[in-house]
Amino acid sequence: MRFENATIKDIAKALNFSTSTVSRALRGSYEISDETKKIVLDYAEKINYRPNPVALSLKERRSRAIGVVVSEIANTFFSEAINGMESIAYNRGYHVMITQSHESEEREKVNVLHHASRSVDGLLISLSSGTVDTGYLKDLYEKGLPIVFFDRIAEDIETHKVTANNYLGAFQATEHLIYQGFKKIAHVTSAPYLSITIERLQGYKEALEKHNIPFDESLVKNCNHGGMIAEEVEEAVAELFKGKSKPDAVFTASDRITVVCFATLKQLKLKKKIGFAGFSNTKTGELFDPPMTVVQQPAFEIGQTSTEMLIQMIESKRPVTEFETKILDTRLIIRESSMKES
Amino acid sequence: MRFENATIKDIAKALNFSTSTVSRALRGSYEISDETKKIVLDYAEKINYRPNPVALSLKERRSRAIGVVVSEIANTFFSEAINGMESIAYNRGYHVMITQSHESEEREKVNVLHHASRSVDGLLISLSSGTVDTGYLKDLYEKGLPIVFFDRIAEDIETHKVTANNYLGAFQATEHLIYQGFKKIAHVTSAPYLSITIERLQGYKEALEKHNIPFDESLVKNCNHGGMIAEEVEEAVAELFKGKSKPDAVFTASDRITVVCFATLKQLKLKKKIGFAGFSNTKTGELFDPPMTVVQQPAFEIGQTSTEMLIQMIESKRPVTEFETKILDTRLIIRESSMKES
DNA sequence: AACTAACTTTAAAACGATTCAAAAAAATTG
DNA sequence: CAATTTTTTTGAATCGTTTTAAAGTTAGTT
Repeated sequence: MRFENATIKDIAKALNFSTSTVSRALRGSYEISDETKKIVLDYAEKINYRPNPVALSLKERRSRAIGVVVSEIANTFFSEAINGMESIAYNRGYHVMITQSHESEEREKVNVLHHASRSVDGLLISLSSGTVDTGYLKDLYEKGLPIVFFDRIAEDIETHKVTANNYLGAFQATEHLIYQGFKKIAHVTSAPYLSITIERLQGYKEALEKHNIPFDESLVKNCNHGGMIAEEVEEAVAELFKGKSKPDAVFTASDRITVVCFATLKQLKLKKKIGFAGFSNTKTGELFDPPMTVVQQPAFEIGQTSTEMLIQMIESKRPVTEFETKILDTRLIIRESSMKES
Repeated sequence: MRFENATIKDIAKALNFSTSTVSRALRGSYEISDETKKIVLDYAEKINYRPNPVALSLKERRSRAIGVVVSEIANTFFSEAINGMESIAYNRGYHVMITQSHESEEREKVNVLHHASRSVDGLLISLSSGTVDTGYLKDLYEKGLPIVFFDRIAEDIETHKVTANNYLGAFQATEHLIYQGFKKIAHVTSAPYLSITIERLQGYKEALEKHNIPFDESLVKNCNHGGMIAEEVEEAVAELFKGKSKPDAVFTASDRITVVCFATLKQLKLKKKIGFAGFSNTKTGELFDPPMTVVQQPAFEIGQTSTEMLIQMIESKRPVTEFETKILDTRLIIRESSMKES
């Protein structure tokens, strides 16, 4: 079963005009007499005519739709970012079509290609943690599809990019833990090649350095599936805490990892309190036991900014050649979990 | 800037065939000689030809895409449901396009119409809490657009529907609180006309009745924006707890309301412990202080089931006239928040 | 009245694919 | 070898819209 809508042809037939006249009348062309316009507009209104966007897409080779690819909409960071995107897009007359990569390169690729062939006018993407090869994105981009990266960006593609200040966020969180008196701070993070992983690790390292704490490789654990697989995180935590000299604090680097890590630590029921801080945009960290210290990313703003940049690219007459990387500040929200004595 | 792809015409021109031959060769029609097929296929492969889905949509009046409208993807229930939808849809060759209504009838309508005109083959929708008039949906449905309702359904549209057993879920949660020894159980819920609100209220009432606790109207509070506006929930809680004889437990009816209510109660810092249980699919309820008792909906399965039903409708040759309403069981997860003594 | 200018309207092509109906080419038959 | 059948290929229409270029009206000027 499929459903039918009135077309320009129907109007033309009913009113005994040509389709061109109707088309022009509908968009108020100066070439059409006011009288005719009125007749057409009234009739269109009456039968509730809506132009068929599929036909328009075909004709104009644009769809006024923006494709978004994120790893997981269940992640508060992404859902907030998407809200930011929508807030801009709708005002500019664009629709936002969301798909999920579930941290898999394969699914990311399928989604991107679908979006592209479906004539989205541009793409907003945060790479999946499984994505090693961004070649297909580069191809598409070079063929002329406007792309803006947000959050997890591709270093080797020259375009607009928007991220949180991952370096500084990590630095501040780590330093905060140091100020609290923690000495042996572990870092649980995502896949090592992701932009965010590298930047956050850097912030973590430099905070240690600043306070003369030697960097210890064995305190850094990578979870290559970004926390999608709980066991991976649990294992990382287990390894950290199996030995004699356990860490006294943990700093985690992404939403999912943060929550799973927090839960795992809780289950371990260690005698000594472990300091805890992590990247997360969860709204409920305050309700946790203990209330969780988080590095919050300006997700909504990241969504807004990247969308503005994308639309600007889409609507630019000539190919854009000057690119910007915007870095927005994170917010450290200090709660009990990171305090030395509770 | 826009990007170009190879078309059938390009192939035809390059190989000196007609477009019809190329088209048929590409889909392996029996009418085309093997030799020609090979030439065309090889060349198509070489230039990486992909048929333009927009053109196909126009021609075939179908898009192999399913439109989804939910109030908020940030809500764990919906993001899980969407994962369920994707799991089925992708296997059947459909793409899933997600949009949010943000609990507003206006935005819901815009999204639905956009989906419809964009030739989605069918629609999966959970009504926004702001939606009073479902007339436009009915129109679309009667024009032939396949629609399946999930979660928040429209009573007056006869089609497939999938929900959790809201009645039983509410009954069990309420009864559990009663068994724990709570006597004065408040109920904070969504807009009164929503299907889920009615069903959950019914479960709550009947549990009270079963245990001979008189129903007290003043213990039921509606938050018409479904928890989107925190103040609304805070006000409801304040009202409940302002008087002399305060409730000794609260049962909440939707994800957002549950979390905000939980937080508000915590802030109130009441001397006596308030029993708490609520509908929620959050993964982090266990981490809360106290760990939160929840009624969990089988979101993933709801997504799967509704998608199966929708695809069946879409692919059915003749108009479907027999409709089913599937009701899936909820799961009560008992944690400390609902226990009398902690 | 003839000519031009200005205004309206329309036929046809285009976007990228499929498909009906017909034509052309090749193979088979008596 | 002519007639017929089968195989292969193609032209043209179609989906719903916009737009170029052309044609048709009307009004204005001399």
